[in-house]
Amino acid sequence: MPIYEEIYAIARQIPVGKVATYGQIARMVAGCTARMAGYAMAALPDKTDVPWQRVINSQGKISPHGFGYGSALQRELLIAEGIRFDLNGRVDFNEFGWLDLAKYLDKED
DNA sequence: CGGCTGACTCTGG
DNA sequence: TCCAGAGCCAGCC
Repeated sequence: MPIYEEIYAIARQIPVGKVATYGQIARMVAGCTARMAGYAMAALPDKTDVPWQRVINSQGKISPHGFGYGSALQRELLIAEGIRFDLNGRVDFNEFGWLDLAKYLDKED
């Protein structure tokens, strides 16, 4: 199975109302890098069963892929799923992150 | 087989 | 916090 297929498989596991980063997906797929994850998403066809909109960058923001339509659409889709953006256009991983990114930084719980 | 492309991430200032 | 530069690898001519 090609690397990108594995990336899509991971992306399909992201539940509604949650988001994951390219880096997180890359860490789940052996031999995958953050770029590959992004490139794999970029290679997705117009019609796909992969929730690509739930995949964003490590900054919790949507990458400016395309002329802007893609990112705008992605934001709309995420908001429709219940995900909220702050005034800086960023998502709070502590609340909408698929995996608890905070546990990697500091496990205080 | 060689070269170009791409929705990223990290580090330093 | 924002900007610039380097590293990386699969896919498609």
